[in-house]
Amino acid sequence: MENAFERIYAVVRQIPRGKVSTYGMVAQLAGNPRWARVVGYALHSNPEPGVIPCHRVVDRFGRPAPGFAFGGEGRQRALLEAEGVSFREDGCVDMERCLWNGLREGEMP
DNA sequence: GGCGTGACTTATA
DNA sequence: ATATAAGCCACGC
Repeated sequence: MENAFERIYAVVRQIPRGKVSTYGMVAQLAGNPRWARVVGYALHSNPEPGVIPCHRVVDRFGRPAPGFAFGGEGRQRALLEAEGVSFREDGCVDMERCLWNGLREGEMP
């Protein structure tokens, strides 16, 4: 946790399976709500594929970046669906059910 | 070492 | 309602 990237990776890495988070949310959890851009760049860099679930991070609309997905637009939906994430008909994630609050399961106050 | 860009977000015109 | 502007950090040249 020395730079924004480290914090961002730490947050994204802690996203529980079957849930998703947004850039702004990760940024806020990382410490600064304006790191959304850095979060995007951090995932774009994806220094540790397989360890950092980039597909669990979506934009504010619950949708991946248009045309910039890690492997394809439909790829994300498949991965998230495989984890148990609910999707809407428009292809957006069901934020109401699968949006990660930043609290790990079993760590609720 | 400086400048520009980028997977975002929020606010204003 | 859409479009534009500003703000943050890291990387590439």
